[in-house]
Amino acid sequence: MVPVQNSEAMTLSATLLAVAGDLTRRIHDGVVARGFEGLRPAHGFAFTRLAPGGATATDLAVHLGVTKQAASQLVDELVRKGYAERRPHPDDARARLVVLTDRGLACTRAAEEAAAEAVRAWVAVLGETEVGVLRENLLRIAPRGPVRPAW
Amino acid sequence: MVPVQNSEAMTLSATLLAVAGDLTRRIHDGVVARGFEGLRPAHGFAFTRLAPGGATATDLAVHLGVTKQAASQLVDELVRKGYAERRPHPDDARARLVVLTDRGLACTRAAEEAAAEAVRAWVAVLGETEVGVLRENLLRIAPRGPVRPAW
DNA sequence: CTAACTGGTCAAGGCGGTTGACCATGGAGA
DNA sequence: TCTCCATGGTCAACCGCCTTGACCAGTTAG
Repeated sequence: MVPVQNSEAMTLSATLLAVAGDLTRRIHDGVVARGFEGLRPAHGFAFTRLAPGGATATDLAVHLGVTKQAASQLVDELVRKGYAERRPHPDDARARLVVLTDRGLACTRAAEEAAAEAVRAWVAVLGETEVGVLRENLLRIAPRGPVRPAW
Repeated sequence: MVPVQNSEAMTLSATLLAVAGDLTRRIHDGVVARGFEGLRPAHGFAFTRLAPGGATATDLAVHLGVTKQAASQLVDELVRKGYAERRPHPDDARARLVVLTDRGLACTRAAEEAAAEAVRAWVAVLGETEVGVLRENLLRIAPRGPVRPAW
């Protein structure tokens, strides 16, 4: 295998992290601009787990890679701010199903719009084709499993 | 302009964040595996600012996007763990120049090696050419200015 | 010389995470 | 069926990292 120069690897790594950080900020700003306040990026990762049809606090804890206490606390916050609600779990009297409210769903749509906006900016620079290539290549090197905020 | 589907934008965004998170973890693990413990990803961002020839705590604070108190505290930690040291500033008696020790420099090299290792894994999947394309495209959409840990 | 500015520190507090202990329900085996 | 352990959730205490606010020492401009 042809060795990769360390400096090239660092350029690529630093650039990737810079783009990821910028994207995170753009999505966050876009969500705020659409009227959803008091949320942090970590909440976005929670939303992606809750969206399909709800999840338990423990599910969420595994998904986010934190303790169930921390996940439960995050759910408290989402409930308090009107983005989610707890319902009795249909199959397990111990568990509670956390589901997004209408406002929570609206917020996920806002995040999607903000992400689309950021991607359009990339399309303006690289063109539709290259962004498609970028997506495919990233998909091929992406890790399996849940997306966790990690740094 | 051809509209970007929201779902495609979300796929790309989520994948990019997943790859970035995975890269961060790989670099961190690689640094630990090379014998440098007690460091967090945030320290890596600090190292990139200190490496060229030192910086003041206030410089570091601007670079990281935190208060000078937080930056100073981070420097305390790096000093305590042997990665950096404070020297009197040659031009300003108020300021102190924070520079990396030999151990700190060795640690940055370890981070570079870990990053190169991660990139080699990508080369194994995509091939040298596509990784080069990836780097160039990311460079073109990367934000100007300092790399801050942002999420 | 003085006044404003700037680098750094000390002190107190907040927020989000952790560990540890505990309760209630669920599920599998004697 | 009864017992025992595993599991979902909560409460409480604590810790790490960051913030705000006040302050001191040195610098710089008028």
